[in-house]
Amino acid sequence: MRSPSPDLTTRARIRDAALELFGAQGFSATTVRAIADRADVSAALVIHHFGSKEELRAACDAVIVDEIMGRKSATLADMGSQADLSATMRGWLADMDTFRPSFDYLARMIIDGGEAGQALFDALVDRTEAMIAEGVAAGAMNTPSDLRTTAVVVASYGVMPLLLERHIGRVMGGDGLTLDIVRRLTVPMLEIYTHGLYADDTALAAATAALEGVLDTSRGPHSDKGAGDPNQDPDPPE
Amino acid sequence: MRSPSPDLTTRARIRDAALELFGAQGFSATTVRAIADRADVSAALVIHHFGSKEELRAACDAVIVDEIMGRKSATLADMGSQADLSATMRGWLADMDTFRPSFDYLARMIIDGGEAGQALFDALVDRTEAMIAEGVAAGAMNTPSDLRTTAVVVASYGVMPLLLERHIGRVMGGDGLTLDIVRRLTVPMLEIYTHGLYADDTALAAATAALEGVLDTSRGPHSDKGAGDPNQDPDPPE
DNA sequence: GTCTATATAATGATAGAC
DNA sequence: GTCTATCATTATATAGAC
Repeated sequence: MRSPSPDLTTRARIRDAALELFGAQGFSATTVRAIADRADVSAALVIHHFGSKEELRAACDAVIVDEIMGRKSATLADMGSQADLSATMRGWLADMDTFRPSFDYLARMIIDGGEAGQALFDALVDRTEAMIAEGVAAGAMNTPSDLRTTAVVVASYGVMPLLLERHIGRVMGGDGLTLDIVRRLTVPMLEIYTHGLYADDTALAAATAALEGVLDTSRGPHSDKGAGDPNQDPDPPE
Repeated sequence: MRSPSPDLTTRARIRDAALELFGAQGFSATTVRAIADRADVSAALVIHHFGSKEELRAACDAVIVDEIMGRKSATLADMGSQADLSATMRGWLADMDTFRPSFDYLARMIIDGGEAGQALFDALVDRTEAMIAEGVAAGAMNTPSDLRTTAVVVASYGVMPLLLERHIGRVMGGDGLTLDIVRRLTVPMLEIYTHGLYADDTALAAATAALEGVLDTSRGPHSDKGAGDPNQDPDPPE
């Protein structure tokens, strides 16, 4: 992970200032001057080092991707090659004061849907799929009816605390995601992943029956539009 | 819901153009001139009608809040007073071509964390909590160890398709969220909510044991920082 | 490498005619 | 209500001194 030490090169200081502001306010809302101010340099120097605001963003993207892909994971006892997003996030959460900028920036990368964010999400889904397949093979997980789609759902649920950090923190009476709040989230999440929420399978059975034959895996034209029960809610428990 | 008919007042046309662009590009990245172009009016007229770009955003916020709170739900057979976010989203999903702007704008409202977005999320959690409580009372749902936190998790999971629309669509081979993709998501999501993902409760038991006594419901100072097992992952299955 | 000064373009907003 | 023309400000980026 990125070193929190203060003796950075000017270039790195500018990059970190940009990462903070981009993460906190977004790319468009952040001016080169604001970045320069935060890094205690002139606006011209920012451009001098990175060429343009857009290239500065690319440099920030690269930092986050490096952290997640583990290429520079020095502090974490050099855990080596393929650290995943979950492991990185766990490390960040343990020291949110230091890593909230990375956290916020990553959230924006995923939301904004740029190329780097897409690649991260794709990798996350792939890794999740592999992990579920292993869990099933080891008998630790139930066999999903659709492995790939289940991986998409589980991966999406996994990044949820990242994207809704501030809402979750606020609703739970904290300031963003704190370690305490993450702990309080752990058991309820595991309860759902262990016992489910529904007491019986009426909802599941109804959905399975209603969608029987309706689903075309090859994504053909949905000429049967509207045939399904409109009460089949994609986010059922709300 | 907002009328898709073409005979809108100029003011409404400007507002809808703004909603589209704000949703697609974000507030800061959208210029008043771009909005004017899309609405086929002059930039001055945009300001004339709304006073400022910021007030125009507030008008867009109000439109979405109205749609979700059901104040103007005419098309949905005037289902009346308290339509919730889930019902609105279901209606939107059935006609994504028309309502993707609302969808995208709502996602940004929640992510940006402005006051309107906060109010929506808070209302969503409250409604989810009430719904789970009812489900438990009716015997249709398991009793969570922590109702409020479970409501936070379930509500967050519920908005996930909204926030990750494009990623989910892309990974599943579509263009954003289509009706077909929503259908394919339904059963895997219900499987998790019905049977869970884990085959046994080892993970849950371990987390419960590890966090025993560590959690302070009153959110006091966490002087026991670092005492918990760092492998207690908040997003476990990744 | 770092600065000041400045070029150039775009932005939100206004003035005033119609 | 709607426009054209324009203002004042701010934006990114450049030029050139040190």
